[in-house]
Amino acid sequence: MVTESKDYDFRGIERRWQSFWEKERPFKAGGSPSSPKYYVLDMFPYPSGAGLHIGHPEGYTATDIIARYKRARGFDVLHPMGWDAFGLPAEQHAVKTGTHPSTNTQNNIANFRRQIKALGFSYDWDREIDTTDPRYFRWTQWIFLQLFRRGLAYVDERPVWWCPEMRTVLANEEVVDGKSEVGGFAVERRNLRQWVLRITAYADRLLSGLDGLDWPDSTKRMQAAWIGRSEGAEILFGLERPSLGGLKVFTTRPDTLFGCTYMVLAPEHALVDELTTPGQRAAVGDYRRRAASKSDLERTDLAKEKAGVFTGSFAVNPANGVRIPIWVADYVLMGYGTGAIMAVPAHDERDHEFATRYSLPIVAVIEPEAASPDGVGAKLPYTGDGVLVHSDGYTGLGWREAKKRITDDLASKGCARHSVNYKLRDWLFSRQRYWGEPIPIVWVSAEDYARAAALLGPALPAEAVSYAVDGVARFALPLPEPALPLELPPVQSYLPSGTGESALANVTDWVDVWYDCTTGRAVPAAQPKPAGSAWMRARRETNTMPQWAGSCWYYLRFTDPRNEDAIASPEALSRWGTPDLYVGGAEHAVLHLLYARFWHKVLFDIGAVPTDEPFTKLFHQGIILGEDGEKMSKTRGNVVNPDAVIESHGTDSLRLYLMFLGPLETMKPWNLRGIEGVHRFLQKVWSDYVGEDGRAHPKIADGAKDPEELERLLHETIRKVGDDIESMRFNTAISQMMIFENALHKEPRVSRATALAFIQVLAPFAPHFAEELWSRLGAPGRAASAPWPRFDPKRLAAAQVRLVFQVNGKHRADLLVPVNLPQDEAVALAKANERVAPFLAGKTIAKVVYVPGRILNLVAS
RNA sequence: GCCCGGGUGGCGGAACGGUAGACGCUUCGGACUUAAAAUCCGAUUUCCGCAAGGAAGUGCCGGUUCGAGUCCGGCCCUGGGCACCA
Repeated sequence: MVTESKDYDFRGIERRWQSFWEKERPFKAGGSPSSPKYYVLDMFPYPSGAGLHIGHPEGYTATDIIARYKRARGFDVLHPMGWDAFGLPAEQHAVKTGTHPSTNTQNNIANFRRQIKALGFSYDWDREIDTTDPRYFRWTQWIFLQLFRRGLAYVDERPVWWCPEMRTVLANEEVVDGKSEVGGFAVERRNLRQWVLRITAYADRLLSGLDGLDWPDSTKRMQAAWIGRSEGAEILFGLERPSLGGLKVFTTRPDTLFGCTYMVLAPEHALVDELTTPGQRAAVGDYRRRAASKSDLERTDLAKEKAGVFTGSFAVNPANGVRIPIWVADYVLMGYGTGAIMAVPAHDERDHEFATRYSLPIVAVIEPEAASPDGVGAKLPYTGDGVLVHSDGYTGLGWREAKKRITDDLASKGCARHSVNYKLRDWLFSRQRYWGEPIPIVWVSAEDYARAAALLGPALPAEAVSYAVDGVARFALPLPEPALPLELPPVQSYLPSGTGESALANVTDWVDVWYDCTTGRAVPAAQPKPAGSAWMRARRETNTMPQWAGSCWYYLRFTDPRNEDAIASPEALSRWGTPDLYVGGAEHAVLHLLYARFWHKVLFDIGAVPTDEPFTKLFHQGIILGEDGEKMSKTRGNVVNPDAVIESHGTDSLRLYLMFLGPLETMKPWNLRGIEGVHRFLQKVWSDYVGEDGRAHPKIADGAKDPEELERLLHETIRKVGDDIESMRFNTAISQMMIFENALHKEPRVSRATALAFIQVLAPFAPHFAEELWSRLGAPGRAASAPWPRFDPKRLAAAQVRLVFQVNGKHRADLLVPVNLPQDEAVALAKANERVAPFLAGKTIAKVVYVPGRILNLVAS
């Protein structure tokens, strides 16, 4: 195993230990069932064709150090890796080359695996998973069916980007400036039938659950803002045509009801047609058409001027019976609240802008508490707190009180209720793509659905999912569990069908079938219908799932990756549970982390997992910039390739440098020179540990007694490196190790015990290097399996400490003194000190501040 | 516009309210060498001073404190997130 090479031959050393780990598998999880468990997880990568980016090993090195450290501390560690392998690039590659996307995907995975293994991470490779593996996505589909059964999956018409030229649906990121990214063709919005997941049903739990999580505050805030809970009231305004019922609005400011001078409907609001008077019909129709042709971006993103059109109708303010005009304007969104608002231009900036443009009345009903006595109100619009004015019986009330009273009073008349709204929208879950998990649903007629319902019972949602095509209703039937996984059929072409469906729509024999609703068996519809009462004509769902699906639950699968009967066994889930630490980029702060929390809560509700939050502790690594301080990108040519660094300096140097660069969570620039520093550090340790003969250096002696200072520094280093790993401050841990090495380097002799202990603390950072030195020194077993060295707090305390003397807060001198020097002696020493004395001359000491072992400050005047 | 981070030497960065600049890079000097590289030793915030030493200094202005990079108030710059959500 061990070579006699005198030099630090990092290439040979790293190759040797990696093949040893490959063979011996020392990092298998579950080896010590009686030990406490520790589950540390990286966000698994999308295996792109470009290979590993330097940002990947940054987070992975951090978790690997923690995994190795925890093993040394006696934990049974689960540290897995896998592939989030569905995704658009593989499909685009398939479209271009005509080869199946899985071929390309598997090639990319092989490359990623090779690169990751070259970094020496201590993953349990026996647990590797791949979201495109049918044995994996079988359970992704199973989870979808659980959502479906509970009424959390439904279909709806949703706008998507459609490119008429390419006859295909484009993802948001494929559309740049209103044109297709590829080809630069015009794109438009088009409504398509989509699967949608009812994540809004979990909005309150997703929000309140954040409280208990050990996550970066900024990430929690982002999720909270995304969920966007706001409390207010729904208020029903009367209409002049009673047959239309009323007009319901949502407002967070019922206290400003008396200031409402007009109303606004979103252009898509259902009542627009009926409220439009004949004289306004042309104008309203025109406005609605123009609004419809705008994208969401144009409607919301642009800081454009607010515009709208009057319907000709009026509503009645339920508070005071005042008649107010109803307008249509696209600054009101159909997707939020009721799609209609009461406009209070005096106290809302948007309404104020609109009212000003169209000369609508502006009535102030809130005055700041500190309003000037001369009766001049605040500058409008005034959106702050205050006291009500011009509000009949409510005048003089504070706004908080007024919100409640006005809502309650209207509620008692049946025209209001307290209400909560969320910004969070349901999750658009389907993609018109080939390379994704097929959605395990078939569509049948109303009659067949009724027949199936009798046979399937509880597998169906309480309310059937259906949609109409050419006036004929189609109903969604779930595949029975034994029919999973539903695999992707081979296709002639990976191009979308041209009709807004995926390539799957062209596989007639697969899409149009005779279908047995109890078994899920299917035969092409072109063949004769098989005998049996459960057989019916069906068309398969041609949408596939988005890339988020597979990553929503993969952390559960790692606990039991080969289970064929469940997502994971109850035993595995109770042993490993959820990750104790989850590390990944902040770019996933909202979507991935919110979607996964949603699925996890559903799985909790159906009893499939024992906890209701997936990631109790989360950490984001910062991104690494190029040497020019700019974001790494191919076009800038500042991309650092891990393979090249490993070749030139070795993995251990790369790992060390990635951690030494700065705090893990910050954004920091790469510096080619910097890696020389940590590489030199390893070289230095090497030359202190390995002698001319390639064996242990003669200065490392069995019986040697270390100087007290070196011993103290060793214990300080053991303590600090351990603490720093626990709190993920790897850069300062490495500094401390450098300080220790600098001291060790100066010693002519050092004890073997000290030498080995230092190797141990270095091992999680530079595992190949440490293993090599460990065996060169002839130590028993492996560095990776040796228990973490203990530090002795008694050894940390030096007998002498450096006490700083200050006069009026300014540093004047310092002196080595006994640790527990009494104050009067300290003062005496200071007065006698030649550096201090001049600053005290002719002054009296007014005050003495003494922090033993640290500082003595004499306040003199 | 709103909500969060962050501003410390030539550079990356360290500093329980207690010696600002640890550690590393860079640069400069020295040793080794025929020479260079590598390595080793030393110096490396700025200003004044031959030196001993002194003064200033953590984006800017002010405050609290015996003492502020750290706490408080107000600005400036910068990075990120959200953005007509009523």
